[in-house]
Amino acid sequence: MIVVKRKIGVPKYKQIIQSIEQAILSGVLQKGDQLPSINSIKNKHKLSRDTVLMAFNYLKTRGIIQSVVGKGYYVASENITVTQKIFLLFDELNAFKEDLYNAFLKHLGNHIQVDIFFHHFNKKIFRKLINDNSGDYHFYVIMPANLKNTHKLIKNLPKDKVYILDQVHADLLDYPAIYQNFEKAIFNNLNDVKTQIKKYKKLILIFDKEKQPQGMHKGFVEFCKKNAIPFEVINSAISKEIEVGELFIIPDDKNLLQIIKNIKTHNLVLAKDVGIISYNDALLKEIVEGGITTISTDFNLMGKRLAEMILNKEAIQVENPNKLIIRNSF
Amino acid sequence: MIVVKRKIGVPKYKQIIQSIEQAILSGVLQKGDQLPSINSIKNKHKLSRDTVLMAFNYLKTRGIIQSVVGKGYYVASENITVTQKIFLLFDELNAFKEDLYNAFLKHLGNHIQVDIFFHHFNKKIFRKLINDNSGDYHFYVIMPANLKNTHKLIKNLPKDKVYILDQVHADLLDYPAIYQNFEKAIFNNLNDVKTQIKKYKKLILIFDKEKQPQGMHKGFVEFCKKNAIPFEVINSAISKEIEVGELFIIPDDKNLLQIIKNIKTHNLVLAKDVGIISYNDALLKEIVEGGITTISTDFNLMGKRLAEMILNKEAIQVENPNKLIIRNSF
DNA sequence: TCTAATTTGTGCGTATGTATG
DNA sequence: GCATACATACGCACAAATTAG
Repeated sequence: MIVVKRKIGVPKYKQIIQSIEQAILSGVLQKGDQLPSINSIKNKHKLSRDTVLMAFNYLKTRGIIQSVVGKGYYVASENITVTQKIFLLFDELNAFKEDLYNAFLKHLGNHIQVDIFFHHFNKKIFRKLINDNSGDYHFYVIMPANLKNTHKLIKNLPKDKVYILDQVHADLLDYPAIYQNFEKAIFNNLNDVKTQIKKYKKLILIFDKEKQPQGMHKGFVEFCKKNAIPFEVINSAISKEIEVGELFIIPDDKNLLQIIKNIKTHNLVLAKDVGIISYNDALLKEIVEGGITTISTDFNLMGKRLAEMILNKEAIQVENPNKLIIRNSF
Repeated sequence: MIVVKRKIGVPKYKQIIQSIEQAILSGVLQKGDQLPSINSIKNKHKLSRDTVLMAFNYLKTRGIIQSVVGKGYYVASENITVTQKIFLLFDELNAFKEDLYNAFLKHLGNHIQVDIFFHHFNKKIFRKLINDNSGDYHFYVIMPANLKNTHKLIKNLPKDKVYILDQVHADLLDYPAIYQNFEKAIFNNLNDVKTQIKKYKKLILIFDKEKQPQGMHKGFVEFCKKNAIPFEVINSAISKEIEVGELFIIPDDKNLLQIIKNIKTHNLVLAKDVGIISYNDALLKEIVEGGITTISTDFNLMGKRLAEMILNKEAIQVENPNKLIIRNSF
């Protein structure tokens, strides 16, 4: 089945790969079939064990075969058109991942397969997903979100194949990454409109420390202190009694809805009595209440740049820009 | 009772463990029952004595079975938490999958792992995902969306482990399912408010036949014809010139945004000059333009019922209710 | 329970040819 | 001509899992 010739130009390990691909295409090998063992191939064709292993590892990362220690290698997929596989670990499924994911897929091209996973801010799940899928992918794109000390969980992955997404903690500075600078984003964007902000008596950040990034909190406090503006940080909108003169910074859309409904029931006027700046732009924010002012990164661009970084093997840390989309909510 | 196959990747001793766990889960084996002797299993399945012993020792250390010297092995506990894996195949990633997915996860409990895949309305990807993951999961939840003739692609999956989600085509009537009846939903919900609808001159459905379900189109046409209301079906809002007296049915939120912006630039008044009924409720629709009237299924309920069906092994087809959420947009 | 055989997984060292600057 | 990096190929040793007798 496997043919390895003393052929100039074609490396032996590639000949093994081609032989196996051919066998799958022709139906000689089908899904579930066991491949000859590494040792048997090495002996039969007088090759080094490493040469055979190189071929098998390549087919494994493409998802065409899989291995079981103590048993052998098995055909896992008959689709040999997928040339690369990417492991994509998100925190949770939510609306603005859509743009990011779609842009990422679009710019990767169709011969690359992306498998999505979610860690739900749970370190055990994070660890399990990394361990279970280690070695099975060409690239690992990881969104650590708020999880700290993830370095020791991913340090066994090949370093040049790992990309960090959205948040880069101190222990992850060695990895290529595309991230948001939340601290800078909130500080600078608020700073750009500080004259308008100063007409409010108090700034309130609605901050869930389980889900929102630390930098957001830091940048907010920094801005308020530097400009001597009274501020408060609360963790939910639910029990909040709104008062005239408050400006809300709202990262989460459920809280945004809550606050807007509160404003209406108290017969307050948005952008006059109370202000709102929201986080992460979404389709309908453009028209909600005449337009919600939003600080947001460009998730489309983020997906596109991530794809480019992987395709061009750029091992750099890139900051994805945040901008303030000024509408009428403050 | 015990099944040992030439199965890819699964060691024989683990197959024995799985067989016994399954027998206990299904009630074939109950507490106090005696297991077949090691020798009888070894003879029947032509295994080494140690292979069987390894499986029994594993179950013994977990406290599921206990041994009595000179007599045999007995079931000691029916409390086994098998970590089950579910294959969840969606069409694409979008906002309202969030509720569905989160409710599904929540009601399944912690010991069940759900892996998400997307077929992007592409039959080749659909086929590949099914083939590659066949045999690797305890349950398969499949959202065929608009893809036709998917039966022949999934017929090799074990029938009692497949659940159909959201749309059930004619060839899938044998499978347990939780689905929306789009035809009925649109017809009945429009019918309930037909007196209000009749103040409009014309109904327009913005319908992308690649993504939206056929039944939606059918129910819409049916309603218009039955009530002798002029209607039109267009595939996008982009080149639409809005006229006074039109009522739009809009399944896609990008088109919704487009239409609302158009209404504003033409200085028309929503719910007076032009009406809107949208599809699939989302967080901010409650407050957009004073509230967008929406026909929507309850995705939370859908996820919850799906989890229940799987946990309770209910092999039924359930219609997930649609309702009209009347707000102020028509 | 012990021993043995087979298989994959991993790390280290070495050698050769080729491309690059 | 020389230094360097990289891909390819070989050999050896040991660990861990699987299975058999």
